[in-house]
Amino acid sequence: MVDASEIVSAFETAGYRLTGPRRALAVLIAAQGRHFTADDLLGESRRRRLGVTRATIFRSLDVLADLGVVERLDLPSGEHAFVACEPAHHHHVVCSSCGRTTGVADPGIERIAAAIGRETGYRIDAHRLELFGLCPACRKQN
Amino acid sequence: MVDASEIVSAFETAGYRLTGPRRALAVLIAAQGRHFTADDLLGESRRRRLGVTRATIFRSLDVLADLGVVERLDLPSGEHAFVACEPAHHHHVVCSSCGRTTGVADPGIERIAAAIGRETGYRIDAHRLELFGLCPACRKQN
DNA sequence: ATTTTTGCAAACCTTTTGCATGGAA
DNA sequence: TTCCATGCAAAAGGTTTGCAAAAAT
Repeated sequence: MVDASEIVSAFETAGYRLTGPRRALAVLIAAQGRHFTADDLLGESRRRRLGVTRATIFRSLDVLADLGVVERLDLPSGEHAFVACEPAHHHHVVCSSCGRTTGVADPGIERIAAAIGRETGYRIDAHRLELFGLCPACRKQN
Repeated sequence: MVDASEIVSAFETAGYRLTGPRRALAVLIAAQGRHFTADDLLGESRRRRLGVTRATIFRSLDVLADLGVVERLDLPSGEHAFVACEPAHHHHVVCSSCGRTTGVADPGIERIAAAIGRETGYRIDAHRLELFGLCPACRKQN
């Protein structure tokens, strides 16, 4: 679980100004226990009368993704979503029922990436691993 | 490399009608040695006066993705692209310079997915692995 | 005082949809 | 002759942008 203050600090440390909208977004993002879209944040901002607008949300998510505070997620549906994440967790398991995500430390993909590099002749620079399934809570309900 | 006739057969086998636009798209897709977007195909269709329109392209790509003839790819940029693929290859290495893709057989992700399932308590149903880097040809040029 | 950030609204781009026409089986 | 597929054009989403005003340093 990521704390709002960590997100605020990330802005600060990177030399961005600490503004009202950014603080508000930090709180909103930290409150999400699941993946979320820009539109989700916009809805929350309106419901809670925070006055953070669409453009600011996109711009902030962009910055936060650069800083590694949130990670872009491509859901199987093709939707673009985000998750707040600890920098130590490089991959995410996504519950296809409730949307909850759990970060996992790199579990040995490096080795596989290296093997694929050797096999294909590519110089592998980056990889993306996303896992989808049912979280413990949703398993019980079925 | 995927042959146009394989794509045509895939339509046929699955019970879809063999139409002019679908044959034309099969040729266009087979000619791509790299990932491509719906818009790429539309451009090609116009340049070559094939008369295949946007809606048909999206509808066909949808079908072909279902049939496993093409695979949806989410590029690091967030763009949605496609690659033609052999059904046996479950993952793709994407060259970030020229866009070429190479399919690779599943190299042991199953085991990792199982380990992550055990660790997190999720029941893992699906995973996506995409690798990005420089292909052999592009490596030489740098 | 200076520079960044924001809001607003419009623009943009990609993808989807409804419906009448045309074509495959 | 029956259904499926296509073209067209419009709609629907999602994301970006220009610019003037507001806020942070």
